[in-house]
Amino acid sequence: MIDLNILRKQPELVRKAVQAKKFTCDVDAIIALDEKRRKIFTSTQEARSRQKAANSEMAGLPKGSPEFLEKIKQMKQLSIEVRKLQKQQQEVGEEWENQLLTIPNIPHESVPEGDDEKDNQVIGAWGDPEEVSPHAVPHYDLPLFQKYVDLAGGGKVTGAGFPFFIGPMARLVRALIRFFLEEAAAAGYEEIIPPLLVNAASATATGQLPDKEGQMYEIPDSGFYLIPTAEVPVTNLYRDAVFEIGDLPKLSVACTPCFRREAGSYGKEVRGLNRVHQFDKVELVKWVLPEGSYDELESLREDSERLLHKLELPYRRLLMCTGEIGFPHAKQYDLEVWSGGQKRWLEVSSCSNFTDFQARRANIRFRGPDGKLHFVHTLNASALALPRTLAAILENNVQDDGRIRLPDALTPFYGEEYLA
RNA sequence: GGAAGGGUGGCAGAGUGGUCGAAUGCGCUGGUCUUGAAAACCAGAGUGCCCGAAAGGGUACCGGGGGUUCGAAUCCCCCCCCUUCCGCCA
Repeated sequence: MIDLNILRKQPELVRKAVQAKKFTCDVDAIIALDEKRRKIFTSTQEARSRQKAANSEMAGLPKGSPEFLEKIKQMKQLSIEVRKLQKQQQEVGEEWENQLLTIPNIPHESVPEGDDEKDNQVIGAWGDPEEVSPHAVPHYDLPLFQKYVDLAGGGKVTGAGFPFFIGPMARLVRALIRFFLEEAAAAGYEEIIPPLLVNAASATATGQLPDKEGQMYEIPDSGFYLIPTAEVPVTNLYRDAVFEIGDLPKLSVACTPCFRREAGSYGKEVRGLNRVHQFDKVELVKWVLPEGSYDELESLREDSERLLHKLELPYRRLLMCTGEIGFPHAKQYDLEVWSGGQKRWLEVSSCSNFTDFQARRANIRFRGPDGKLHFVHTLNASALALPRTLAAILENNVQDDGRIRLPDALTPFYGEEYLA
């Protein structure tokens, strides 16, 4: 939710943000609606005030007395007027709220202007793509992959994009999850296992609704949505909560399956594990004081990058441009891992600061030193998405003899040096 | 899924149609007293929105939504949640 003060006093900032982010919403119409709403609220309040004053008078009159009956007669007209105004107030209020929900968050000044992915800036890299295995092939062409990841089986049981991981591959996924969770715990994140279905209020608070409705799977007749990321239930756990200053920053980690419709994808983009409809992801979520939120974003990103160091996966760091960052985002980094077999970069993490945008929608506040309530800032990062990380590990570690040697960091979790 | 009971301010807990934003107690904040603390006493204190430079004023909020009424925390309807019992179940 946009800060009303900004909308009212600096509408040009909002117009600019909408344009830069490639969203369509009529800011000026919303401002006009805001003024209309205030007028109606004021007249409703005024009428209610008169009604309440009369009620107090009537409380002092003997019931059934002529004055009392006369007063009732007088009050009937006012009562009708109050109802009419309240109805209007409700209608305009709902419309106002719906419209406000269509305004995206304002990008941070450090976010580059841009239309699409070509305008994202590569601002860092680690590792050397040239040094990955000379035997690397696309993961979907590896014999071990074909044997232990059953894409056709998923197609039969559910549909395309719902892979089975079998035997050593299932064990490797589990090893990765455990590795990610242990690393997060060591970095101070508290583990949470959340519900995988959320209601509309939760999806609205984090910004999936109404903007990205088509990207979530909906459960008919229940009003529930399958979560597209753990961010949704985890952030919403503290909906309507008030933190004490000492509780912040609060750090949580959750591993969940994520469900995404991803309509319109095709070709090599979706081959193998490149893009699937259900995948596991370990997600880091932070609730922080507003002042330090951009520093918190850097440390959050480092928490994700550390995993890639330990997995010995070359990656690059992207600063996403205004046209590419999401609806509720103020600033976003993507981490892309080098896929030695496909010779391309695969996004495995997205690290974002939502500033107070989600906190306003979700009403997540803290009591400041001034004793007043303020909105927290929320941030999150993938650490990490499993399928693409797995793909890169498989591709980049093919040995001379064709076997796949796992990174040392995984040995304690997988139990063996080589896959299978 | 069935039955019964319940959801009121930070907590506990009154309030069953009118001056109730709501008694009382605990907790909290400030003050008096005290060398200090405790106790006692006094005072204060919710959140959103609207008007206002501010002081302040107004309004809404008693789980959520609708209804009855001149007037609803209080009466009626629907929904949600909690507790207990029964059924079913990993």
